[in-house]
Amino acid sequence: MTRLPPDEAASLLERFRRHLRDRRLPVTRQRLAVAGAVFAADDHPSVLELSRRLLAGGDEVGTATLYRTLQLLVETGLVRERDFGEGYARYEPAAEGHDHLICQRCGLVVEFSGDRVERMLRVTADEHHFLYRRHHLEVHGLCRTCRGRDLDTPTAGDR
Amino acid sequence: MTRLPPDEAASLLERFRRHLRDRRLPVTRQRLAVAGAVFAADDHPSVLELSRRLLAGGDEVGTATLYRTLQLLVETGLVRERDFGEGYARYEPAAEGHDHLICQRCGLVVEFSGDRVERMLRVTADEHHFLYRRHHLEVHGLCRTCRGRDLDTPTAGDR
DNA sequence: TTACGTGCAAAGGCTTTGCAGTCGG
DNA sequence: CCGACTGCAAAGCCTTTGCACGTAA
Repeated sequence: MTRLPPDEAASLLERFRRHLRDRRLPVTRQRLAVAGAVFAADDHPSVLELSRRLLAGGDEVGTATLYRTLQLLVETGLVRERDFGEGYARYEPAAEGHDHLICQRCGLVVEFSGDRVERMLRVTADEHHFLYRRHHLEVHGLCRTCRGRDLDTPTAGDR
Repeated sequence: MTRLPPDEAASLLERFRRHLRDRRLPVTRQRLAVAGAVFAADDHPSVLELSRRLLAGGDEVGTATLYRTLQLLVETGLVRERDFGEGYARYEPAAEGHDHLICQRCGLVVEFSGDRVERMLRVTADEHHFLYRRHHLEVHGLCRTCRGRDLDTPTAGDR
């Protein structure tokens, strides 16, 4: 996943502040820190990983607050929650439309643009008299390094 | 989701038996019961729900065994595990080839052939040096009857 | 000042694991 | 017979919740 350009990350942070102000919710150090950490990510950090990064950045945030803030961010639509079937959630800035290739063997996650897929799905939706809004897509397979090996060993990837 | 035709369910069960035999794994009452319960489903039952159905059908199966058997079935590729972000897993027969259009307002689910999407994804996977194995796709939008109405009411669709 | 946020610790809920007993092949 | 399976109960793990204290506005 590509890291958000600094200005875009800043803009998302600003939108978060506005959202809080509009609802008369306190703008706290923790909330800004959590939002900033997610917007700065170039991957899909888990809660634990976010906690580590915040700590490393000198912004310690309690676990409960971290969870509560992420929930808030997801509700505002600024952050997206992803589930790769690992038993815990991952988070990413809700910037763009991309989908994921997931290696069934080693768990590697690679992103690709969802544009082509989306164009096709708009047509498909229309054929079924649906108005396309959004889609969720995961492609499971074997990455470059794993595809060379024995192909029918049970995999851990699917969960 | 549509229930599997009886013959197809039977065929999946047979494939499961063969898989077990091939690996010299015991074919037990519990394993057949669990597999049968999943293949007979016309929805996406959770572990708890499967447990209930098995019990109702006179096939009590311990929780641990249920989890272990489902894992086995997923590894064989005969059953698919789904995560709707509810905090627990759901299961369905892996009778493939269908994706879903889901109405964000009324919940209507319409299946459509995943062939076109799959062809595209094979190419995409290849571009990223992945070997395509399978995909999971949901398209969220508004169905024919709902699309006429107010379009920006918050939806429950995402998690 | 006051409502809401925060952190800790405990509780929750789903899933996995250890182990003694059982059974399929 | 032996290796694998079962079931129970306990442990694990991620996430949520209760509560006393702190803080943005």
